[in-house]
Amino acid sequence: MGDLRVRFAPSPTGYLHIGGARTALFNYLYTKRNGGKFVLRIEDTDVERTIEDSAEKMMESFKWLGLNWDEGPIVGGPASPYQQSQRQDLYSKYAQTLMDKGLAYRCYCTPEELEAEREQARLAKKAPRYSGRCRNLTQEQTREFENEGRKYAIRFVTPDQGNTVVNDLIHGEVSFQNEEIADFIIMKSDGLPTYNFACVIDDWLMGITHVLRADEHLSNTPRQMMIYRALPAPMPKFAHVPMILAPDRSKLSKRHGAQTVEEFRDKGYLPEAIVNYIALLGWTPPDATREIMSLEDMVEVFELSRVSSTAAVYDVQKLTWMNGQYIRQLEPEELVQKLIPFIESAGLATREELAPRKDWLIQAVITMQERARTLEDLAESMEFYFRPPGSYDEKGVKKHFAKPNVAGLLQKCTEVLSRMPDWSLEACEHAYTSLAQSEGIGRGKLIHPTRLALSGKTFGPGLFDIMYVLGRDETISRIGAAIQFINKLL
RNA sequence: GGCCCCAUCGUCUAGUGGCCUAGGACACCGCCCUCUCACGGCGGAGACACGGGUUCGAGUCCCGUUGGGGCUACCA
Repeated sequence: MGDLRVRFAPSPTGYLHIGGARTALFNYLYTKRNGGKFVLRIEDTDVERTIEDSAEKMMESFKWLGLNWDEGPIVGGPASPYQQSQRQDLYSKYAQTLMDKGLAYRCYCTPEELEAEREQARLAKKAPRYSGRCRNLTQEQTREFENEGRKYAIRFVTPDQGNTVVNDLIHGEVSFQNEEIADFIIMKSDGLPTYNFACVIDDWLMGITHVLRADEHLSNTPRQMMIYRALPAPMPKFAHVPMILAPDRSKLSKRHGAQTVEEFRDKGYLPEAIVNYIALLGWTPPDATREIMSLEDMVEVFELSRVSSTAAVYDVQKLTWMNGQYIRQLEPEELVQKLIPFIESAGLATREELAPRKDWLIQAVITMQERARTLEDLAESMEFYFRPPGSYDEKGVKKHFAKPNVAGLLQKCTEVLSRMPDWSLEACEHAYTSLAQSEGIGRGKLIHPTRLALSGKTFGPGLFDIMYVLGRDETISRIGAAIQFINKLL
């Protein structure tokens, strides 16, 4: 093949979390930057842990993020199939090859026996490592185990001496003593391969030239290199990227709240923001001061030499800030399209109800756009555009309603507003400015109570924007309701 | 326990022996803009884990300690 080939190989045991997404992203960037092929492979050799639909959900997330694969499930490719559960015969075949060469052997130990052995080693304060007791079984012993009906796993014969040096593209040379590595299982007794074996066979057969994966696999790499040498198969280059940690510096897990791509999507984060943010977790662009970058921007300048070797803790606040940046960049019409599902799930209006009011919705969204952080928050904060406030902000009531004269002033406001020849933002503003003047008060004395009357809140878009979007009838009616509320107050 | 990786503001990071009285971003605080909030602008507080070396000179190189993470599985 000759060409650069890179892969991302998740195991379908859950949703795609941001750590996995980030590793996939680095793979993608590296491939596109260097003109190679990006292969997606599903590592589903653990029947117990594999979760139904997980692979499908992950692929959905990849597509949503814009990380499209050149070869893999759905799209196919010359190295099909791309799902390990469909490649069993391959693993058996090469395991047999290794056994024929005397580089692998059957191990009849039961999990219980192995556990007992480890336990003993722990008590004796020795390394809890497999002893190699089945390495040189006689034919007699083998027959005995078979007669007992024992199942066997296949172990790989690891070298007893020497060193294995990983030449990592990020960490440099990392050396491991071979004697530290015990004979490990490559085929489980259920006939399925283990990770360290399947991974090598597939990377080899799929012509993978560069293995970019999370740091946690650095210690597994010497094991895999031993298999490459035993087959023999050409060695790919390795690059171990730092892991992403939860805010408490522990490994990402479910109890840390939102962290899967799907969850972020459902909370109203944009794929562009997520991709941009996670890229910066461990990678710095050449111009480190320019942080807002599209996937295309990143492809142009991505280099492994600027990937750090330090684990990163993700910070939702910065992601959220970045999401706000992306929301602000959107054309209002596009934003509305993305927002509609969130307006629906906030129970404010249905898609059907919204359809004929598209122009109105755009106007409303424009007033809120620069305040938005996530689509979910944005939709929720637009509630007052859809229905009158159910209650008034408590502090606001004290500050703006519970003062002498407020009801009277609001009354005058409604009168002025209803007399205006036409309803526009400028006309509303002009009306308020002159009323304030003739009353000899600041505009704020009118504006703040009105905002509270219209939205129930003390913050939000400019008052005249709100009035314009609400329309004259609704505006006057809400002010009227507020006047009644104030009168009851006193 | 053994082996391996990692260590700059709260977080993400710049920094590859003198340009560092350590720069940027998020968050935080103050001021400005202003009808509020937000946006935006300006300013502030805030870090080289510790201890030894090497060197004229160390955040940058070496060693140790401490701390965090990973592997040591018939998980990946």
